[in-house]
Amino acid sequence: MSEDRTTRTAVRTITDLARLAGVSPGTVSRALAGKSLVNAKTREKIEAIAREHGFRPNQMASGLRRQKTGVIGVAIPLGHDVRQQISDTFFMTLLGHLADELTLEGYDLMLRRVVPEDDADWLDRFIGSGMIDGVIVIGQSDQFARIEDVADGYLPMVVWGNHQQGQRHCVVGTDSRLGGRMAAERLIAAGARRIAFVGDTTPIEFAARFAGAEDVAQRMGADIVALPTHLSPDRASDEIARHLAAADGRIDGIFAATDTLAALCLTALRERGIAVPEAVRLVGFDDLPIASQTVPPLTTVRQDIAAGARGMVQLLLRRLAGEETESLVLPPQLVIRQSS
Amino acid sequence: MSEDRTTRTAVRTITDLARLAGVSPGTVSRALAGKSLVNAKTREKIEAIAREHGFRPNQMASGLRRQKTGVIGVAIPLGHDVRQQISDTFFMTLLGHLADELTLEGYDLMLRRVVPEDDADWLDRFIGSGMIDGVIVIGQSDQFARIEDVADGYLPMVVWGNHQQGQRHCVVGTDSRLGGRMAAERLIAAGARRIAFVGDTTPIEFAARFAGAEDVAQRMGADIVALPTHLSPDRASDEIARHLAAADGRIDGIFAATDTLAALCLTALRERGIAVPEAVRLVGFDDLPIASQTVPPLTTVRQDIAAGARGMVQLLLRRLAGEETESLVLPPQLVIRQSS
DNA sequence: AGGAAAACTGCAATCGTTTGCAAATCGTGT
DNA sequence: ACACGATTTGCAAACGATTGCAGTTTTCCT
Repeated sequence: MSEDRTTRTAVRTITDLARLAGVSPGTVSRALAGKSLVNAKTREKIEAIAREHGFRPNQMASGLRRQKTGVIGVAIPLGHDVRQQISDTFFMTLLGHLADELTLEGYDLMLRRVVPEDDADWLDRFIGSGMIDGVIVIGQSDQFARIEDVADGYLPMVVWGNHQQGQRHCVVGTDSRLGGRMAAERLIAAGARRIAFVGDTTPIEFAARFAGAEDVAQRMGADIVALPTHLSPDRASDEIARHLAAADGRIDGIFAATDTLAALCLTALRERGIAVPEAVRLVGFDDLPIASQTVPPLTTVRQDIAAGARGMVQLLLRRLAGEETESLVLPPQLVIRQSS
Repeated sequence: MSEDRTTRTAVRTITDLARLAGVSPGTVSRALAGKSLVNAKTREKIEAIAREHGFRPNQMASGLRRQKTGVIGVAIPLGHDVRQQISDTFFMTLLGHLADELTLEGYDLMLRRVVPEDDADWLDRFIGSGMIDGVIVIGQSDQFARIEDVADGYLPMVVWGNHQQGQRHCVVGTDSRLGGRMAAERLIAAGARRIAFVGDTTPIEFAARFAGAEDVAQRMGADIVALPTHLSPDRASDEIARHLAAADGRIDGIFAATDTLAALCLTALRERGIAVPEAVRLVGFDDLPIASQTVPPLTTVRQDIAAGARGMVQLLLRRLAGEETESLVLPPQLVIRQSS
């Protein structure tokens, strides 16, 4: 046991191991890397010693030499709502799936939360660090322009977010505008004529959701207004309450930018004694777990998060291989429950 | 613009930059590292060139030479409920706060999701990779023994989870047993006499929550049973429904291991037409955002996630500095709402 | 002006692994 | 016994940044 420990600590480098095995470091490297050039018996012996001593080649050294690290960077740019987004259920779920997919492909994940306002060249810094082979950006926030800039000179990058005509960076995301249309159509079909959009329209994907809803409202002759609301639950609660008070009775449908916001709307509506869906119809977005657990359960526009994560990783892999891939736009899906 | 780009690509290494600045690589290194030994004018010139070309020293090379990487590994061991935990709200929130705290301290975060069953020495592998300066393990899952083993020979590790008498690894976590006691006390104070614990008692922290509740039940002469339930929402729903059906009317209080489970209980109870808190009192655990949004809002045992994250990072920093720190046990807090 | 101390800078080795190239070993057919 | 491919191995130069040590320049004092 104790001699096991002493011998164990002795083998720290490939050279130590080589000495033990009576071969050169090069051979050890080749054996451990599974190259075909090394004799079967030699390889076995080396592997045995490696196993016995729990030896792992140093990834830093390996990465330096091979000029690739086996690490993918995942950046979460936080806009104004700093505190919020990192714990935003949607992004976190996406992150979880990304971790799964990347692990599956043999990559590690380096997570970086960035505040673009404090740190103008967050993206260049991340990429230029030499620590990552490629980067996934979760959410464009208000950084569209900067991402476009970088995309011109750096291939292995995939972004979660909204697709715009003619953009140059590779993006994966739900068709927000279509989703917005679906939401508005449902609200109107359920009898709404005076619709409020609850959410922040600054981030590009939310703007698209609103725009989609506007399309439909205009076409079907319904009213729609945006009620600017932050995404962080603590601030949103008050804002929603204020919105409802201000709009007092003049609203018969709400399209919430997010299920989280929709749930808060539900609470606020209940507090004011407004019946859902009878007096006000409500549609959310995302289909987070919470959507099915509210009272009444939320009608919402579903985003397929798992498919999104898989898509991002697959596209990134192809870009790592040098291919210039197209963007991937996923179809949203209306999930009808009882809030409208 | 285009010459900007060509010159930009020219400066990839510290040596390139040195050539441009007319000094030696060593000087550039010192200047960029902010050492005092370099002349003010020289430093300025070097910094100017670096800024102009967007140069960043390669972290891999730096890490190799300095034998430290500036990266902290965060491992999330997934037990039987593989699919669940990575998107578990509690862990994800903790992860978010960890990212914040680590960023604040100048560290990057490498996230690794591990399935201990498939990969026996996940922890050694992570540590031995040479990519991380220290490791934070989120949740002990069923890996207590393995973590103890590693802790003997590796200082910079902090684990989120339950503290046990005499354990050797540094852990940060809420006093689950105390939390369990609080929950049971509240249930009994609210009139419950036949309590059910909904959750999986295999993971050590849940076992402690149950044990705490048992303490109180026994002392106060109430009944308590554990109803084994998986944590993933899809499986849990059915299981809870089945539990309720089986227990039909013989239960007047539920202690859910998690707010997520509590919310599901609420839904299931409503479906069976059981009034909360009148017929059945309900207490959750964690105080996740969802707790305040259910109908009725959940009485729950609050864990201070932000404090936990901060504590873990601070302890890890001290351990990185060579100090053998104690564990940190945080006090839970009963938040009384309307479900009991 | 001369000289010693102080302030900078350059040299070259080093971190641990990979890999092109050359050398060594093996097997086999004559 | 020898030659000739085919396999295996070893050698040594990278990868890019850091740092102890030694050398150079500057500063300052008499």
